[in-house]
Amino acid sequence: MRYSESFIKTNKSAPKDAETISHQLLMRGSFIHPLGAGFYSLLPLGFKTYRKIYNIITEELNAIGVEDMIMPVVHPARVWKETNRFFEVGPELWKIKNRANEDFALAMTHEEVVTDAAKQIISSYKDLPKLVGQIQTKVRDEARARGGLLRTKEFTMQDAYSFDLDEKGLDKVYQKFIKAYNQIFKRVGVETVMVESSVGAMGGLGANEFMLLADSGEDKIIVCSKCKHAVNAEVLGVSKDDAKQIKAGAKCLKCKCDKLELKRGIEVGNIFKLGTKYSVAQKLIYKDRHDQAKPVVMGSYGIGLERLMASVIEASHDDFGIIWPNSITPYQVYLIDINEQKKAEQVYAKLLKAGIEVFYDDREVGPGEKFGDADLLGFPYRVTISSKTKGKVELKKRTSKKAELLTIDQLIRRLKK
RNA sequence: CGGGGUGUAGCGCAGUGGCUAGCGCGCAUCGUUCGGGACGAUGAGGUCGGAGGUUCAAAUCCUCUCACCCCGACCA
Repeated sequence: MRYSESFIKTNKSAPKDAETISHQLLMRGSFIHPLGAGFYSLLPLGFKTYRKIYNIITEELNAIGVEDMIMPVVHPARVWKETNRFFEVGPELWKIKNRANEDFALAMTHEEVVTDAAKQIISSYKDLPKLVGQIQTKVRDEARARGGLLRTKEFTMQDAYSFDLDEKGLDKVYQKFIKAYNQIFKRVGVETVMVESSVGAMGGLGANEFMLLADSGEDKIIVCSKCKHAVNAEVLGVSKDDAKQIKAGAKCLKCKCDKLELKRGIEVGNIFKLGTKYSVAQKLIYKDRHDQAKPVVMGSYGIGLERLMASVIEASHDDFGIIWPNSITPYQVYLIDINEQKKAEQVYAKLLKAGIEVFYDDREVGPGEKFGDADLLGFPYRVTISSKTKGKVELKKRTSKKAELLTIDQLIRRLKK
């Protein structure tokens, strides 16, 4: 892609109301556009990264046997009434009416809908286990959107649902998801810790969250400095007098010591052992081999894509801009020329031909501006062509200060690695 | 939802009762530049968030309202 043809307009300063770093950088680099509080468009650069995250998630979940599907965003109230969540969940569930004044709910999550679908598929122990998932829009009437992409009212979630004969089957698939999730976060380029969390409005037998440790995080988590066991502060509780203090006498749930530390984290993934809450309420029943009717044992598993994207930036940036991990960068290469347009065009063509994702800054502006945007946008490699490079090209990593001179063939070989 | 804050050009801001509302960046044209957002010249761009009120006169004072941000509560 050429800069001159791209839907891009960078800005030296961020809007004043953007305070979190990911919000600022996403705005400055024109990765996103705020339509209203909690509603963002992903502009082409943002969407590139989004798609890469999407693909990584899909690959890893497919690898553990998740079959992809897609469910509606508008739900007839019927299913939400079956589980009583239509009334229990509170104002976060966005309710709407159609022209006939009938109730509908927007997809806050999809347990009810997937359970409804599962009734069409599952009726015997022979139909179990099953594992399906989707990447689909969620809408939640949040009391307060915040931090740009960190907490929005509409976002995309990868959500998967497991259906098992019994808790043993659930435990097994739950472990698979823990592995897959760790693998996803690793590939996306963030370090996470898994914490015990409360089940909240999901109900069920237990839940875990995947937290990226960051000061901008809105979750408080308590980490045992001895055995590293971590829990969401909502489980152990923080003292009422001071939200920064762990409740007196609190002990690690695992090793029972009191060496607990309070940290802040961003929840990037959440998995739930739902048990039979939904299958009982919605009558998702199977017959076992003794002709006994039993409720299916379920689990649900979710990752918010936009939040994950923002989290990566929270964890990976410097004073000049974003530092995208190779795996999810919009482009691999930011190509710059300094008054060497003809040569740059040739290099651009060769890189494209070699299948390298290259963003060519073909604007007629000074070098400082191009370097500035290269740092701001944060692609892993910067390639410069100038009178100084003399038939070669200069390669510089976003993370390094040093640059090296390479021939074009060497460059392509390097980038293909 | 409680508390706080902000709305003046695309972005950042100045302007606390007075005459054609300014500045920086950005944008347009021309020229000079060209290894870290360079310089000069000339331009374009604003119903001062909206409505109502007070006043001879309102961006400025009053009332209402809308929007956005931050802290908290809440959070599948």
